[in-house]
Amino acid sequence: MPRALTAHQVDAFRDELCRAATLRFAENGYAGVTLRGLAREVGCSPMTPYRYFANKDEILASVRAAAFGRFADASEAAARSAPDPLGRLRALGRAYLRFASEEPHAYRIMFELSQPDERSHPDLARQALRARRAKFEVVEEAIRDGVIAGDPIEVANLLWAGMHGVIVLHLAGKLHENADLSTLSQAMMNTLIRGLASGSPKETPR
Amino acid sequence: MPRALTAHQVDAFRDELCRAATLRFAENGYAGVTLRGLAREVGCSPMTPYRYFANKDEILASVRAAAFGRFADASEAAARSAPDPLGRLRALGRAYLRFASEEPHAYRIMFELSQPDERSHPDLARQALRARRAKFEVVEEAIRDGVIAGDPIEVANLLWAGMHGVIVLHLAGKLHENADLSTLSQAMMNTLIRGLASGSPKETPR
DNA sequence: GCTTCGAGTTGACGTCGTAAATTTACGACG
DNA sequence: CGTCGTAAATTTACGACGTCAACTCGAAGC
Repeated sequence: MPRALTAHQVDAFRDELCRAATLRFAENGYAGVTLRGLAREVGCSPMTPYRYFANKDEILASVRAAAFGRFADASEAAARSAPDPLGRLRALGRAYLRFASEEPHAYRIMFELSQPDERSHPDLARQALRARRAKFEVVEEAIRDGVIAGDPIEVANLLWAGMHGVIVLHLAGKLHENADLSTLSQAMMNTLIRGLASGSPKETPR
Repeated sequence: MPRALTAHQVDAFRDELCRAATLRFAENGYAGVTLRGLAREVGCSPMTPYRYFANKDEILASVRAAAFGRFADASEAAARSAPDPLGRLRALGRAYLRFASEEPHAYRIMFELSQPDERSHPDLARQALRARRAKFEVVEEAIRDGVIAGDPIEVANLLWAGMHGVIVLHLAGKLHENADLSTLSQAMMNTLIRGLASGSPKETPR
């Protein structure tokens, strides 16, 4: 038998390629990620990556999975960072904002609207689920604790969508008078929590 | 002098090409829009569009401008559709939802995170501004009327981001348990309005 | 030492956006 | 009516892309 790649070697190459891809993404945008360019950067021929990835989409899916992994790490850490449920909810919101500020390009590729077939990459789905679960558990706990009210899934979706909406409008440069992201995301958190404290999302106010 | 294209002929060709591009976008996604494909569809050579547009990006910018135009139309109509400020605010939210439901691909290309240089296309900026202004005026009026409180710009950003967040998470297929978009967007509107009715976004509840 | 076979490279194909060269066809004028 | 100038459109060509197929190479097993 000829020398066979160990699992560790395979992972090392995959990681190195993803690192390069993430970098190029940040610097040159989506179009700046080319297999020939990546290959030049890691010092191999343009076809070598095909031994480690099915195709370009799978490379990008891995990059996104890694980004979701870091995001999930930050979320889980935030969910452990405060003693009370409301504090944890707020910490999660701040973690969301911090991640989007520190890794805007990662955030971009994670939530780009036109994605090539999410479900086919199991690791991507797994990391995305981790982040989702962290959010859900903090919300569920806050509801059990009584600081907010409503169906846990619906409330988690609401809070998440609120923060996400602020961030993507900011990333797309579409906010009125380029409002400050930190101020606005705090206002979103305050407003949603206040709205969720005083009644169910189902009831129409007034 | 040889025959010169009238402004009307130019507009006709541009419109026809944008129509074809919008269609292909919906059917085949971003990658499905190619100049060769568009040319075949409108029955010209692949280079003819270059007499009417600087390049592919400008074609896509025109497509997006047209989409923003329809979106602004819907927003302005909604802003005139109810007798009271709160009703107009809610009508605007429903118009937002309806547009995203009826033209999901248009919504996608309007708010895709990685856009090629928004500011260089004046018509695109103009149509986007129209939609923004419609939202802002309705919010401002609701604040004057006293149904919600806060800085008009901040509140407009909040409401907009909330609705937008719900929609893009839905479009990206990232909502918990594929929750119903209509239900969730209504819950978002209710919660934000309730939160904005009972205090300024700046104050931290509790 | 020869064989075998996986890792990696090279070369090629069909596609893309688009620059440059070329062809086409219409209005003005002798 | 011919022919000429020029805007409009097409053809051709280039470099870059993703990736298939054929190849080279070098280490492990006999």
